[in-house]
Amino acid sequence: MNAAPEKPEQGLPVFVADQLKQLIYSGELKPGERLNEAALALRMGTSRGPVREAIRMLTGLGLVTAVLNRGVFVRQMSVREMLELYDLRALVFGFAAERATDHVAESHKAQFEQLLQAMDVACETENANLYYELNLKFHALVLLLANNQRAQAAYDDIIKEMHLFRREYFNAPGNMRQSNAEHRILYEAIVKGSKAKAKSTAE
Amino acid sequence: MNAAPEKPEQGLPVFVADQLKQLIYSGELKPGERLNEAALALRMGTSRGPVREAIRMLTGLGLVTAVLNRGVFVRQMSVREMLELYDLRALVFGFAAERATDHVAESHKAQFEQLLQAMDVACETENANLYYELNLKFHALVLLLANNQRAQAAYDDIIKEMHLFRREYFNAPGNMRQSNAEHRILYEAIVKGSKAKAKSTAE
DNA sequence: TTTGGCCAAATTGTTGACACATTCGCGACG
DNA sequence: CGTCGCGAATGTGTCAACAATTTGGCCAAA
Repeated sequence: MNAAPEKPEQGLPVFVADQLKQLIYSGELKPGERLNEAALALRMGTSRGPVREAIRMLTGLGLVTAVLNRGVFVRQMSVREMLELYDLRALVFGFAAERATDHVAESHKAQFEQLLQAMDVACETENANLYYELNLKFHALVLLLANNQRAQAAYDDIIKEMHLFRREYFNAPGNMRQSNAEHRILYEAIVKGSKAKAKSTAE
Repeated sequence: MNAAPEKPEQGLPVFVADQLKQLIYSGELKPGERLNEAALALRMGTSRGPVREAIRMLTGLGLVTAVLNRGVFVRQMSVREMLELYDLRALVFGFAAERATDHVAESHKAQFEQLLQAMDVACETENANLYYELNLKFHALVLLLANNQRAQAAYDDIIKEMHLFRREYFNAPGNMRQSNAEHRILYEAIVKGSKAKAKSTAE
């Protein structure tokens, strides 16, 4: 009777939370819309308890906002908030790129080369979705090399919040070529160990 | 029958969450210790529902970690994680200080002067607790002037996580004098509008 | 004495029902 | 015709009981 009957391996609340994230990111739940606990519980095949716990998690992630005795609403982000997020992302990514210069090894170089090459292909075939995925992996790799898990967590949080906005406004029309070129420049800076260059490029 | 019977003005779960934060920060709940839902519910004068929701919030804040079917435990931070937090705090605060140069007004200058003066006093009277409080306000003011609410939220998160560690290891023996001098330097840099100086000093 | 498994106690996960607040519709009154 | 107020309906907040899993102790066997 569940939408996806099985995933007790981490608890119902987190399962519900994942489903809700999907619903929000996919746009099925639009910004400003209210979440009905009973309806969601029915849809997920659980009772309201796990749904409420899942919602608390999402509020912690900043995906929804709760109002006492009135329910929770999908967060709608203002342009200002989005700009703030962009600033923060640039800050953290710049930090990560700078630190990454200290921890890059041969195996990582190979990964970078592979990613960049795949992105070249995605660029030429105009495959925006694939490029977006690879782009995420590229950034994730840089964050990994930064050797700071907390920074990585912070970056992930920022990205998740930004997802909200992307759906709402525009979907990254994608001047993939320029982006791709910058990625290569950043990579070169990282392997050469020039921190300042890496940092400024990343930002 | 409650430890503090009344605060319906924001809901029981957030009330319980606040109480739990107090318990953790005060050290009554030590790192690694397990939280018993039933016992906490009894202590807070509620049932387990609100307690569970409160716990979900704390996990989102990184104060506790949950293990399926085994309970939640007060997070114990490793030295490495603490160092990562210090790096991040420096990053965000440097960012904030740089931005603050653009939004500082006369009224803010007065606040700064007042804070610095009070900190001087706290310094000379060796009042570490007071100095610590003022120090927090000083940083909060800089973050406010940075004009980036998201950055402020991120900074608050970092500070809260760091609280956990301070209790555990050492309690900031406090070379208050040097700290105080640096605050003054930072303030001067901010009012003079020298971004680079402000940023480097803050970091 | 140590090891292995089994039973009981404690604790978490989940549920359905109840209490309370808010919202909406409808009718009376100005 | 607009507005104010008064239920009814919807939905959130909370609770107590039930189910399932883990933990600890106990006893027997090697």
